[in-house]
Amino acid sequence: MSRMGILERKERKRSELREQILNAARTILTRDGIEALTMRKIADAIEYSPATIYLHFENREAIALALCREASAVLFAQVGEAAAIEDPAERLRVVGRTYVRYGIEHPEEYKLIFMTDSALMESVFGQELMSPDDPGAQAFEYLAATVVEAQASGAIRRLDPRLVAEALWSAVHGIVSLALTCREVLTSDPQELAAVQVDALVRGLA
Amino acid sequence: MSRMGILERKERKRSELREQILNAARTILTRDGIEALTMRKIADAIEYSPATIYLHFENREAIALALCREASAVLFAQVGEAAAIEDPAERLRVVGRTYVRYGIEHPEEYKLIFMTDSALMESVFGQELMSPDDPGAQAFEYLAATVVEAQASGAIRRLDPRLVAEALWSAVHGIVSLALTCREVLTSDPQELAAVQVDALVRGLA
DNA sequence: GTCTATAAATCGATAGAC
DNA sequence: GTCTATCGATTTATAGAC
Repeated sequence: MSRMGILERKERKRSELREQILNAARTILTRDGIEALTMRKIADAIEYSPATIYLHFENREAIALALCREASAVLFAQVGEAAAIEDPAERLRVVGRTYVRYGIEHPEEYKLIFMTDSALMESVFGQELMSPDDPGAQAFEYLAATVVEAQASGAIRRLDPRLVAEALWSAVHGIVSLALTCREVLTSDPQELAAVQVDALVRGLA
Repeated sequence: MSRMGILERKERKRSELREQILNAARTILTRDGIEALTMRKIADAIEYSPATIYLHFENREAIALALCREASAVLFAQVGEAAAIEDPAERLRVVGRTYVRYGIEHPEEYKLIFMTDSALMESVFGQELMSPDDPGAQAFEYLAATVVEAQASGAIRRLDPRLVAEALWSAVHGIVSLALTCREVLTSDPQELAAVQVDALVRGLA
């Protein structure tokens, strides 16, 4: 057996434990939220001691950051599926509804990405915030580009595309955010709300 | 000096300390946020021991609740000033801009009311959530009533008024919420955003 | 009413044995 | 690599002296 082979096996085993840690952390996150994610609980779940976790992650924040990147990748992938739609105005509407659906279906992940103090958001938008090659910034640019398309097609009035994109984003974020923190107060179905709100916004921006 | 007078003086002194506690708590809240509001810090600020505070408030939650009620009363009062505007559609626009301004100018209070887990929101909307005599529920009814007026005037299409009211509310909440948690990512001016968004919504709901 | 002192429960992180 | 043991810091809340 080659020296390489042995090293590879060790490396494989090492990253397997890393994956176990992330799996356990993900389970805790989706069930109980980021506040409940403690090193002790992760350790219990993987049946190792807390100290072992520190061999794979620098600290608790690093784990949260990894989960945050994962979750935002899923969100952006789902929203990105709307790219197949030709009509840019219709694409905006579908993006809005898809975004809200993700938030409702993944409440704790959504809170982690967008409703936790901004240290974590940097992991999605880049440390130089909105640095062009980070996924969050790319997703936003994709939205802004769709707005530009919609303006070219005459569906939307010619305002600053970033302003329009932020108006759309913040509107759907508001639905998810309110639905997640005060579900009892926001009585309407979030999906229906999203449909009404985004339709009205797109029409009103014409 | 009457027996009553002595009791009144004692009661006055008692409620003075209660006010001092609330004042100190309010200062800490607006400066450092609800998470930084600890019994020890309040005690330091009023130059009493932590134990003394428990003679005036059952626990930390009771203080947060009092601050939350105060803050929401201010918000609803400011939003309520728009009642003077006759045109209901214009009133909706002004309410939206006023709401966003409050949130931007009182970030920690806003977070306390609407972005903290819902235990506190019950203090604004009633324990039987949305019970009709609580200020938050009244404020929402006022918004819904304005929507009905706007529908009667022909400015807004006849959808369920609660649905429309929630669409408007969640949109402006989204602006405030994003501005407070990721100011660096939401680059536009929140006020400008509010103007564009609410105008478009009201127009699109016609 | 007010204090001191402290209980009791967390937590993140690390030193050092094996 | 892994564990035990523990440090050190934080919090809310209370018991009991004065």
